[in-house]
Amino acid sequence: MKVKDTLTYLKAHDIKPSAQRLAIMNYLLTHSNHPTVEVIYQALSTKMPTLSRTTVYNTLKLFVGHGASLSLTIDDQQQSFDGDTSLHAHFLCTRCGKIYDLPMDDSFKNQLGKTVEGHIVTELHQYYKGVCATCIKNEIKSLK
Amino acid sequence: MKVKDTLTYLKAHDIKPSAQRLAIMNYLLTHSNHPTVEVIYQALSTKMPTLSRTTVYNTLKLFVGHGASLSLTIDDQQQSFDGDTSLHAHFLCTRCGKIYDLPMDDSFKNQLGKTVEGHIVTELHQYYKGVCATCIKNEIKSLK
DNA sequence: AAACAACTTTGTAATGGTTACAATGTTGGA
DNA sequence: TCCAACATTGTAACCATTACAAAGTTGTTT
Repeated sequence: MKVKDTLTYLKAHDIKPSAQRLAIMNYLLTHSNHPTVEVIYQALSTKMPTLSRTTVYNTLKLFVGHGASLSLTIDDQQQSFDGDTSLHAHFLCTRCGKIYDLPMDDSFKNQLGKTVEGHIVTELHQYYKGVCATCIKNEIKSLK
Repeated sequence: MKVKDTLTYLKAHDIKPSAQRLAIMNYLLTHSNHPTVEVIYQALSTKMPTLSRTTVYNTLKLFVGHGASLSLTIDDQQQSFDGDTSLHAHFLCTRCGKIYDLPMDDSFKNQLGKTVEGHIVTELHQYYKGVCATCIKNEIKSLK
C-alpha cells in the first residue's frame, strides 16, 4: 500500500490528511495485527519522534467516527483497531492474545441495516475465543 | 428466585458461598439489566452497608472464572455482567446504552467446541449495535 | 468450647490507561 | 503575507481497576 493510496483512502472517508493521520492510517492498512494504541505509538514514534500518544488516541477516534477503521473490544483489558472495515469475525487466542480474522456467518451478516425485534441494526460484531492453531502446535511439541 | 436456589446455583459451580457472594449472585439471577460493577455495588450497598467495591470486583471475577456468569465487553467504556450463561446474543442501543438479549444464530452456536481454521473454539460472542425500539418510538414522538 | 488455619472481606493506596486542556504548530484561503 | 481555523503536543487530571495488608469469618481439630 502506497502513501498515495492512504491519502485517497482518508479523503474517501472525509478525513483531512496530515502527516500523523497518514502515518497512522498507513500503519493500519498495512498491518493485520489488530494493534492497540500503544503498539501503534511504539511503531511510529521511532520514525516520527514528536508523535504524541494523545494524537494517536484522537486520530483513532476520528477514524472510527468516520468509518475508516474499526474499534474492537473483544477483551476488557485491551482495545484494538482494525483497518479492515469489511464485515468479518475475529478469533482471540486466550493463550497468546493474538487476534485472527475469520469469515462472518452469512445469516448474521444479512441482518445489517435490518430490524431485529424492533431494534434497528447499524453494526454487527462476532467473535470467537479459544486456543489458536499455533498455540496448539506448541503445546503438543512441549509434550514430546 | 429464592436465596436457596442461589445457594444451589453457587454450589453447582463450585463456589463457596458467603453472604456477599449470595447477594451478588442473587442480584445477577434476578435482574436482566446486564449491570456494571457500579450498578451492582449501588444496588446492594443499601442492604449491605459494609459491602466494598473490591469485593464486587473480586466476586464477579470469581463467578466468571467458574462459569457462573458472563462478562460482556460490548462497549470499551463499560464492562457488564450477565447471570444468564446460556448462548445468546446482545443488542447495545447506542442512544440509551441499554443492552437487550437476542437469540444467537444457530450456525454460529454450532461452532462451540469445534475447530475453525485450526483454532479450538471455547467461547462465542455475538452482538448488535444500533437504535432500540424504545428510542425509535421516543424519536418519532418528539417529531410530532 | 477453644484454638487454629484457611479463606474472605474491607478500605486505602497505588496503578495505569484515557481524557482535558492550554500552548504551540500547521494549513489553506483571502 | 496575514489570518483564522484546525491539528498536535505534553502535562496534568481523572477514574476505573487492582494490590495489599489488616480485620473478619468459617470450619475443623483437639
